[in-house]
Amino acid sequence: MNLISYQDSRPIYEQITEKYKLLILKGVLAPDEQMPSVRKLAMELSTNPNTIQRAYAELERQGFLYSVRGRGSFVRGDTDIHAQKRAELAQQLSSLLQEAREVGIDPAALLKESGWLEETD
Amino acid sequence: MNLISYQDSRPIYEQITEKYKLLILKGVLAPDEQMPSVRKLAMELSTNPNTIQRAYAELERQGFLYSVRGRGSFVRGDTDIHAQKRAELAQQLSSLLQEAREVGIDPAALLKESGWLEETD
Amino acid sequence: MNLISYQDSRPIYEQITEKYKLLILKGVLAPDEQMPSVRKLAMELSTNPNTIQRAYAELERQGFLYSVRGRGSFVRGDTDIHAQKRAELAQQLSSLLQEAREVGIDPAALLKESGWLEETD
Amino acid sequence: MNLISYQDSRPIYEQITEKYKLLILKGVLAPDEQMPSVRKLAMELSTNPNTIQRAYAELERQGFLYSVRGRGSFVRGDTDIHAQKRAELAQQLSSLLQEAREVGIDPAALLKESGWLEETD
DNA sequence: GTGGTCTAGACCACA
DNA sequence: GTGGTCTAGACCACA
Repeated sequence: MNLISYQDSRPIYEQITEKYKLLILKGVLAPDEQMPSVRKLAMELSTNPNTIQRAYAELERQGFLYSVRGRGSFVRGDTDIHAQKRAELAQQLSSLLQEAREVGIDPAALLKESGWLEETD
Repeated sequence: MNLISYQDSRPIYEQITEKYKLLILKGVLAPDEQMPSVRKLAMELSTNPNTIQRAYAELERQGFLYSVRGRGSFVRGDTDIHAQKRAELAQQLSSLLQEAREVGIDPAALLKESGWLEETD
Repeated sequence: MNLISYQDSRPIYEQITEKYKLLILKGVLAPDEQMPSVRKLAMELSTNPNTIQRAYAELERQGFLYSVRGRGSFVRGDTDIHAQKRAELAQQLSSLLQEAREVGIDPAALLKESGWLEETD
Repeated sequence: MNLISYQDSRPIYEQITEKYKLLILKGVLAPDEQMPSVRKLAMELSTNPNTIQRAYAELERQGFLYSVRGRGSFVRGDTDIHAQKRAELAQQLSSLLQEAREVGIDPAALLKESGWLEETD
C-alpha cells in the first residue's frame, strides 16, 4: 500500500492523515481496530517517527483516532465523522458552483459534464 | 480594492494571482487592457515588487497575461481561458463526486444540502 | 462496573484512582471495608497487576486506603478525607474565579450560565 | 518575563500556549500586533524552535494567532475568543460544582469559601 | 513494547 | 529575515 508520494506537493504528514481518514470513513478500518504503531509505520513508509506522530495527532484531534500511552492508537468508533465529512463536502461543492457562476459558467451544465446529473434526475 | 489579506493563509503572490484570474474571467478587465506596472501595484498593496513580479509571471504562464518588453503587461484576449477554467472546475467537481461516492455519501443529497438542486431541475 | 475507558486520555492507573476516590467519598465503600486484591481486580479489569498496584499505592499515599501486610488493602475511616477534598475543590473554584476576573468575565454571569445560580440564592 | 517552569508537569509547549492565551485574552497583546519570531522566542526562553513552533501552531489552531510565511506571526483580532473562553470556564465551573454535590459537599458553602458569593449577592 | 515531548539542526518557500 | 516540514535520536511515562 503506497500511502505517500514525494511528487505530491502536500507535506507527508498531511498525505498520511488524508489516506487514513478515507480508510476509516470507508470502513476499511473498523472501530477500535488497532493502528500500526508509530515506529512500525515509520519503518514501513521509510519516514521519521515524528512525522507519523504528527499525522496521528492530527487524526486524533479530528476525532478519527484515540491513542493510549503504553498501548497504542485505535480507530474511534462512536463519533459522527460521516456527518462531519458530509458538511465539508457540501461546503466545497457550494463554493465550487459559486465560483463557476461568478465567471459566467452555467453550474447545471458543469454538473452534467462531471457525470453528476444522472444522480439527481 | 483590497486584493490581499494577511489573515489569509495562502501566500500573497497566490492571492494576487487568484484575484486577477477572477477579474479577467469575469470580464472586469478587458482583453489587451494594460495591467498596472509591477512597481505601481507593489506600492499600492504595500508589498514587495518581487511578489508582484511572481504573480504576473504565474498569470503569464497560465495564459492570462502577455508582456511586452519595455511597455508592460496586458490582459490576453480570452482565447481559451474560459474553456480552461471550465475544464478545471469540471475536474474538481468530478473528483468531489468521486470522493463522496467512496465514503458512501449520496451526491444528490449533497447537492440539495448546498442549496443548488433548484438549479439542476 | 466499568471502571476504565480506553477512550479516556488519562492513564489507566489514574482513572482507577479517581473512581475509587469518588466511591469512598460518596460512602459507597465503608470505612475498614476490604478492597479487592490487586490480582483479582487486575483480572476483572483485564489490565496489568502493576497498574492496579500503582493505583492502590496512590490511594494509600492520599490517605484513602491503608494496607496490612499479608491481609490486603482497606478503606480508611473517613478521618479527614472530606475536609481534604473540600479544600481541594475550594482551591480549584478560587483559581477559576481568579482566571475569569483576569480576562474580564463576570463571575456571577458565569454561575448563571452554568445553571447554578438558583443554588446560591 | 518567566513564561515557563521546569517544575511544572505540563509540557513546555503547553505552558507557552496557555501564557499567551491569557495575554491575548487580557488584551495585553493587541490585535494584529506582531508576536516574537519563533527563533527569537526560542532563544529568549532557551528552548528549541520546534517547541515554540508547536505552541504557535496550537495558538493558531485555536484562533488566537495567524501566521504569514516569510513575515511572522500576529495576534488575531476579530474572533470570538472571549465567548469561547467563557463557555470553557462555565463548563469547568459546572462540572466542579457537580463533583462537589456528588461527594455530599454543599456547592453554595463552597462558593462562599472561595469568596465567590459577594459577587452574586 | 507503546505513545508523547524535546533537542539539534537541515532545508524549503516566501517577503 | 520569516514560518513550515522533516530527519535523527534521546528520554519519559505507562502497560
